[in-house]
Amino acid sequence: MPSTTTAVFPDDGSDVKFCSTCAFGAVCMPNGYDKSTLQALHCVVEHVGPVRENEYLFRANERFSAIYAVRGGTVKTSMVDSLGREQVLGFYLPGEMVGLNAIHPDRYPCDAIALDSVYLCRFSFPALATLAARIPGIQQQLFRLLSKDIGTASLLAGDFTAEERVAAFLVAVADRFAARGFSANAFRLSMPRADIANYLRLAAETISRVLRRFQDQGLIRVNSRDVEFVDPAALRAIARNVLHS
Amino acid sequence: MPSTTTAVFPDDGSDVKFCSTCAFGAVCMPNGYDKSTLQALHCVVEHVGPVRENEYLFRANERFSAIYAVRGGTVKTSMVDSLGREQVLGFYLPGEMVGLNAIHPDRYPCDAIALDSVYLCRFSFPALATLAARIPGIQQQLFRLLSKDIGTASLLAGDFTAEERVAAFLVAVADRFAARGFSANAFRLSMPRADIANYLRLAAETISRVLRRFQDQGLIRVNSRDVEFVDPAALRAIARNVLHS
DNA sequence: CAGAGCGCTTGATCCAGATCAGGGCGCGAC
DNA sequence: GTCGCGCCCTGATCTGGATCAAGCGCTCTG
Repeated sequence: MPSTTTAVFPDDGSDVKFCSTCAFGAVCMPNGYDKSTLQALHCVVEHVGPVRENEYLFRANERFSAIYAVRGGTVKTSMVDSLGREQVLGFYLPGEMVGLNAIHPDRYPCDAIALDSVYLCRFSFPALATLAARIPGIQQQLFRLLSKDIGTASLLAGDFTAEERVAAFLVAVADRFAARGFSANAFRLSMPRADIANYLRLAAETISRVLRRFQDQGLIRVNSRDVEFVDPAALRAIARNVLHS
Repeated sequence: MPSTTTAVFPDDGSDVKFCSTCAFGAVCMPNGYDKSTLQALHCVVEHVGPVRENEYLFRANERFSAIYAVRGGTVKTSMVDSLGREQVLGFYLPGEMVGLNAIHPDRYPCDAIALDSVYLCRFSFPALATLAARIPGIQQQLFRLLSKDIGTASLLAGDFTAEERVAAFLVAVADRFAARGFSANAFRLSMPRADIANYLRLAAETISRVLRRFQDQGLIRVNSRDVEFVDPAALRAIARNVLHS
């Protein structure tokens, strides 16, 4: 059969559309950069995918070599502790960057797993760092992405109630979809309840119960993985403490 | 009176001693760099302090301008939520770098408060970034510090028991002291129980109880803020899941 | 079609740690 | 000295969410 990649992401027009919303878009897009700069940048980028559901993008302890921007699909990162228990660290939606936490130990500290069919841009990190030294915009963007992740990581570190956590999760996902041009009030979760629960450090049963409570209170409508916001303001009010404060 | 700074930190010899253990030491120290590079670096550094107990180094929402390496004393960072409740984000000991999480929003997202008399090196960030573009070692060190903080931030995010958290906290503090050349098995905590509790998302009472339990089990000896490890291996075993896994 | 298996929900019980309440100690001010 | 006030400890009770235990509805397979 013909390349699935081509079918889902026609190579030219759609790339531009994706890049304009990507975490790295500001530097990849031809915004006043001269031709040689752009060519240099394109040399460090490589399109990869599809990575299929449950396949690994990279595994914990592998040598760090590249960071990845998600073009389509969803990636989950997680660590497995001393024996067996998984800890979900994050979910990455289209436009977001995976692998930044690997720079320091110089090895990936976690697994990255596809939750559905995933397409990515792969940035060779050594090459990117070299380029960053030449092109201030790239260095700056890297600093910003890294710094942003420090903030994100401390979000779920607070001691919040189950309702605050779940509300914050829903609002954050909605906002991230919205930032990429999708509807902010209706979306489909690409991960199972168990992964959400693990990420929020709650039991899967608690996720069910909280979602049901939110629905009973008229805040949202849920149908398995489809979520629709009925009273976004109220939901945001609950999430407020977690998300910014 | 003569400068207190000079009294506590005689300017020349002791600086070198400090710098060799500082987060930025690798680039500040004259390790094969040529003279002009070092001079450029010294231009972006400024010694500040003493900042006295309970004084602010910077406050949430102030414009981001610099990162700080702690030379002496302890700094606590914390956020205050919608109304009133403090959330402690971290403690910074000598040799560690404060303020990295401010690059992205371009404002400090938290307060930084001195827990005792604090002395620091202030690095103007715009100047440092410019320099980083010229000197690969500096850029690389910044990337590593940033990436490391992402990992640190996700540590206390896991769902761990009170004992695991407290053990991990003690071990982490001991290791950080040890890395700067102090004893790894006996140290004095510079923060009150309430701050530790807040940082670990526990109640202050729980900290007391866990410390007492550890002491009863012969793992440590505690006398108010002085801590001594009696059975470091056992303590590390408890901390293991939190610290690396 | 039946059956298996997985993901999700719902109800019943349990428990780690929060909260409430009180008391002691150490230190600075007067 | 002693008063007051932080900070720390300890005991008693309460509670949010975990855990245990079904049951339900899919989709996939044979």
